[in-house]
Amino acid sequence: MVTIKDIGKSVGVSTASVSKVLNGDYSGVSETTRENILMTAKAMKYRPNRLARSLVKNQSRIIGLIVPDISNPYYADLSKGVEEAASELNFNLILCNASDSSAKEYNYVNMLIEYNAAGVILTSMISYNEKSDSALSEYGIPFVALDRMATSALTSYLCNSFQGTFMTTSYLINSLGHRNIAFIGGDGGTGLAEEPGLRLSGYQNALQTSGIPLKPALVHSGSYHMETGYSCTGELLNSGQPFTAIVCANDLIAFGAIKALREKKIRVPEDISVTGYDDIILSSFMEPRLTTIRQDSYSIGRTLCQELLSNKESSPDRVVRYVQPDLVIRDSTGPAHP
Amino acid sequence: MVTIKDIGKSVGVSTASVSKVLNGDYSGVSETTRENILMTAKAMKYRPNRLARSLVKNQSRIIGLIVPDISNPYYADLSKGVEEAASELNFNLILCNASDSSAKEYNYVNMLIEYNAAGVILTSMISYNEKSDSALSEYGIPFVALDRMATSALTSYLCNSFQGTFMTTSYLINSLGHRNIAFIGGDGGTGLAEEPGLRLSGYQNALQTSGIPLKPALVHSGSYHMETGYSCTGELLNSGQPFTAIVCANDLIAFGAIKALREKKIRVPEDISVTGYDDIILSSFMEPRLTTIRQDSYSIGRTLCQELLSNKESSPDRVVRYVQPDLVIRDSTGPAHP
DNA sequence: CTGAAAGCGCTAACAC
DNA sequence: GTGTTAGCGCTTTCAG
Repeated sequence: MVTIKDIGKSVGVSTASVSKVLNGDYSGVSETTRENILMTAKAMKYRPNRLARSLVKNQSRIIGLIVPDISNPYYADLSKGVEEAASELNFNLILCNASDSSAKEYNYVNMLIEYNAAGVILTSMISYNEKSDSALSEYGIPFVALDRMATSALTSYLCNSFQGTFMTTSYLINSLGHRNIAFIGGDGGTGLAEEPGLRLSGYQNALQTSGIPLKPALVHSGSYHMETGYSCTGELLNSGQPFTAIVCANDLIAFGAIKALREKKIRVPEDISVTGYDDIILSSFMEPRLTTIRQDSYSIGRTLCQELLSNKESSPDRVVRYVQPDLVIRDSTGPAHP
Repeated sequence: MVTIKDIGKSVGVSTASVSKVLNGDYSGVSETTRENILMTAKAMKYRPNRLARSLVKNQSRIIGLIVPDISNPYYADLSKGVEEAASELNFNLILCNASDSSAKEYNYVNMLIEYNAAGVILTSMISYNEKSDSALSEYGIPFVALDRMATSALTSYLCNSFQGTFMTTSYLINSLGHRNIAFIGGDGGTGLAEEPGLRLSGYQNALQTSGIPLKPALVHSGSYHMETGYSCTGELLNSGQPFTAIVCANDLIAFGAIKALREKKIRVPEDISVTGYDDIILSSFMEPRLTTIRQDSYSIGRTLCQELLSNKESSPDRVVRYVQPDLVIRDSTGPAHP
């Protein structure tokens, strides 16, 4: 490994001059030595050691993004947005996949603390882990949060999930005349589903608003994966409960639901309507094209990252932003039949 | 930030003892001081500084994974496998999304070098960048490669793409009687498509083997995204060239192709058969379920990572492994009609 | 059993 | 203009 000391020796100057020049600070350095340093640095194939640099400056160019599941296209796109914004601002992203485990999330938070990360982006987890938030703020690492109740975050983005499912459910009721509407959630059995602002509540509220009684038997849940949609739909069908529509907590679940329906020769949307949530790209490529709630995760990722990296010291006040959901009506929903 | 010096001061011992104890080396440390150190470290909420540690030990626990496009489920799953294997072995993954740009890939390689990464995993890019490989080996960073002609990699995994498309194309010809078969590639116009071992060649070879003349007009290409499948299928249809099947270079392209077909009311597989490549999970949830080539990217990711982290110094000889593709026959392919 | 000291590669005053 | 120096937080001989 070639260091600035080596370069200094080779050129015949001190490490101080080398360091300066190599950092683009040419003030107080003669043109010739500057040239010399630059040349030999290149010739010796010098690479700065970021570990050393970060250590002495007590700040790294690393930011962390923790997502619950990178194989969910929603998070993959989000990551893409974050990564692009970060690299534009000359930061390096450590993408951490918590695999739906809040313990793993916490581990990553600790790792990031130990790397003296310049900032981190925390996203929603099925089971919310307050320890992550407090560790971060305890060690003074700025962070922004997406869809989690992080009181100490610099900025929290809340994709108004409540409103999203409220919109789809209301559309199903008011525009299409459905009354027996099932729901398949992704945060099964964690109790979190009861929190206001979450997807189940939007569905429940829409029903209540229209004076439709809640039927617990029509609410199933699991994780945010296709398998959940597939198996819960099976259960729903077997239960004998009548229903003409399914509101799913995300697009992946909706895909699973549609697959289950199709296998039973039940047509979508003629027999049963299905709605998703997220509007991942695939949803417009599916057959039928999915009616869903659009959240542009790529842009959200970009914004989140920019917010994190700009805010830095400046504003000490916490900000909460709401991302308004859009209802995208496509072919997986149709009028209820009698 | 609390350091080992602080702990030492507080306990009344030197940093040397603190360091030792905190690293689990209890030899030659009295039980009481050990306890003391452990207690106060916890009380003071001490966190080791990994930057400093890596600096002095001249080795980090960071490994890098560079993928062309994280929003491609194939790579998302691969990442998941890599991440899991890495964290089991106590390494931290920096996931780098090169966004299909070999320049960006090279930037990441440099970053990883500068972080003194313990190893990196390089995956196939549309435009192969030899500079990345040579930089890595020049700076002595071990790396493994997936689907790229990396001569200096510790281990190269080659998913035999040639054989994959050879299999699908042959299946179309021999089992289903197709003769006018189109191909939509993902590495358009880079010249790389001509390389033996790549997907186009498998298709071409299968045709030749069966004595079917190649029709350049039936070969289109773009990137490995749905849009490519969609637009190329449009062109194919408009060209007036007759064809009864499309071999796509990956599943995403196949999804796009199917969408284009469907919009023109062309049935799959009754009118035209479509094959994919990768067998991403969604492919079995689509309608029709895709006939494709299975490559378990999650497992490949795990293996790649384990190989990288175990090999370390041990074996100086380069290894090339072939991952044999499996043909998965589902519903998007059917017999050719006259 | 414990501590002093050197040094990883780099930056940032502050002298000269 | 350029060099000297101290030190970031940690690990690791080597004495005591």
